[in-house]
Amino acid sequence: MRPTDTLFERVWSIAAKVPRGKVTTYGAIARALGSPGAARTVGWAMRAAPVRSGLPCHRVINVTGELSPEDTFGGPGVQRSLLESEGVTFDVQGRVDMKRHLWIP
DNA sequence: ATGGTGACAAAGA
DNA sequence: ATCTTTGCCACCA
Repeated sequence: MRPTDTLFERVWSIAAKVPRGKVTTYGAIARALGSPGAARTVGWAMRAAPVRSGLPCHRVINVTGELSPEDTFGGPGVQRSLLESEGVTFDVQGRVDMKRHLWIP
């Protein structure tokens, strides 16, 4: 495959494949890329992900089911609303139900 | 080339 | 069960 210049591009490529109503974790993506220890880098890629690319970065969360900082998407509870809109369920603690919506590339 | 940084992950108390 | 600390990797200046 076309060796992407940076791991970022690869991350975005996978993030774009996450089906609607599902979520994935940074570690899962990092593993799919062949760098299981690059979970942090994946998160960084999401942060640097251009919104105009239409990347569903709100579907990418950490393995604990916790969402990214509220102000990351422009407002508190925005990411959660987006996921709920897609049919993602949350538990009482406000975490995503991984058992139900965890999707791995 | 080196240093600093970060939307993580796992282990220990 | 929760909170804190450590380790890892890749990008930017």
